[in-house]
Order: sequence, then structure tokens, then C-alpha cells
Amino acid sequence: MGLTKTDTYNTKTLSLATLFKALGHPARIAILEFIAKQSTCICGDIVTELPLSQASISRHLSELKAAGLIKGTITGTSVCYCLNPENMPFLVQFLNQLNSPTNQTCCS
Amino acid sequence: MGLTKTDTYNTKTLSLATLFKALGHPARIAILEFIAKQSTCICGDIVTELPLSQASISRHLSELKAAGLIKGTITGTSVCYCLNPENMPFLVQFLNQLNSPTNQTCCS
DNA sequence: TAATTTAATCGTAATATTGCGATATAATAA
DNA sequence: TTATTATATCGCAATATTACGATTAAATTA
Repeated sequence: MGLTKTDTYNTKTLSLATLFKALGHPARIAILEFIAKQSTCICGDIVTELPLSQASISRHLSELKAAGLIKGTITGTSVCYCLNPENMPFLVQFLNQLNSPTNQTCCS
Repeated sequence: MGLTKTDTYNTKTLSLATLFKALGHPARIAILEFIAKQSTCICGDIVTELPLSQASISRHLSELKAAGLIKGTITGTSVCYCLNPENMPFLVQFLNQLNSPTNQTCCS
């Protein structure tokens, strides 16, 4: 019965880590890049785009979806995926804070 | 002799994934938040700040350093860590692209 | 209804990450 | 030189992630 991550870190820290973790795999970055490039939903043609099995891509898609980075809509036999921009500002804000001038005053 | 990640994904995709992966753990987010909060170098007092062993913190610090998210300078017996803002704009730019209006035209 | 298509899930093997005690290293202080 | 202090690394166990073939599920088409 050790400390869990939920006990140890606050909600914001855990959310950031979860989102970044979902972004921390090249296949998932490639999927996001591909969806963005289409600038519309993509329906099923991701499997042909990446050198991964259908099972693996489906897994990555569900991870991206669970993290709130994409949305999926069922249309007939296929599923339509698009970006979910909801959490982007949260991540950008965090990174910008790390990048602010106040944090560049040492280790030069 | 399967395909390696380096064969499969382009450099930009791999860099993004590596950086995000380094950000994908609550302990490492907490470390970055702590350094940012001090808005100066921190020298050694991270161990008392987080509920992790000295060995584990050292490991997380070296991962953050390897990813290029922090810098470390040796000063006497201790090491001084501060943020390395170098890669932040790269990450922010990627996230902002995902968040651009062009990418919000479907799955509504 | 039976075949087809599309995507998710299961089971499992391989690999990677995480955490920690113990130990090593390196600089300073006594 | 011998402690002491601060940090990194080693070795190992526990856990998590990744990938894929096979299977399942659900909608569509013949």
C-alpha cells in the first residue's frame, strides 16, 4: 500500500503528464500529423499510411482518444477521426511558462 | 531485422515524440514545475521536494537533460539545474498547428 | 440470409520504464 | 589523508507499453 501517483501529484501535474505521454510515441505523432494534414476527418485510411498492423493503429487511436487528443465518430461501417483541440491550450500554456524570460536567468 | 523507428518515421516526428515522452511522467512535470517556480537554478533541493528516492530523481533529471529540457551545471559538490527553453517553441508550434481553425471542420 | 467490410478487442511475447537499495564517483571539509 | 556531502550509476524486480495475429462485433452489400 505505497503512495499512488494520485496521492502524490496534483491534478494539473497528472493531466499534463497523461497528455504528454499520449503524445510520446512517433506513431501517435504521425497519426496526428496525418489527420492535421487532411484538415478534415479521416475515415479508415490511416492503416495504409503507417507501417503498423490494423490492431496496433487501432490501439494508438484509442489511446489518443482516451487522452482527449482526437474524437471519433461512427459513420456506417467505418469510424471518422478528427483532432480534438480542447486540451491544446492547456499544454501550450504550460510550455510557454517554461519558456518565459523569468526562467532564463541562470546556468548560462 | 524489422523496420526500426528511425527508418519508419521522419526526424521531426521522432524528435517530437522523444520530447513529449520525456514530459510524459508526473515526476518529471513536477520537477519542471518546481524549477520554473524557483525561476532560478535549483541545486540539490529537488530530492526533498518529491516523494521519490535520490536515485529515482537523479534518473528523471538525466532523462530531462538527455531530452534537452533542462541544463545542468556542476558547481562544487552539487549540480545546478535550470530549464532549457531551446525546444519549447518546437513543441508549441506543433501543438498550435493541431489547434488551428483549419483543423476543426468536422466530427462536430 | 450469407458474405463482406471496417474497426475493436483478446491473448501473448518482446521490450521499455520505473523505482529503489547499494555502490561508485567526485569535490569539499576536517 | 580521512570523513563528509552531493550526485550518478548499477543491478534487479515490478510494472507498463508496444506490436501483432487471431478473433469478435457491427454495419453494409449481394
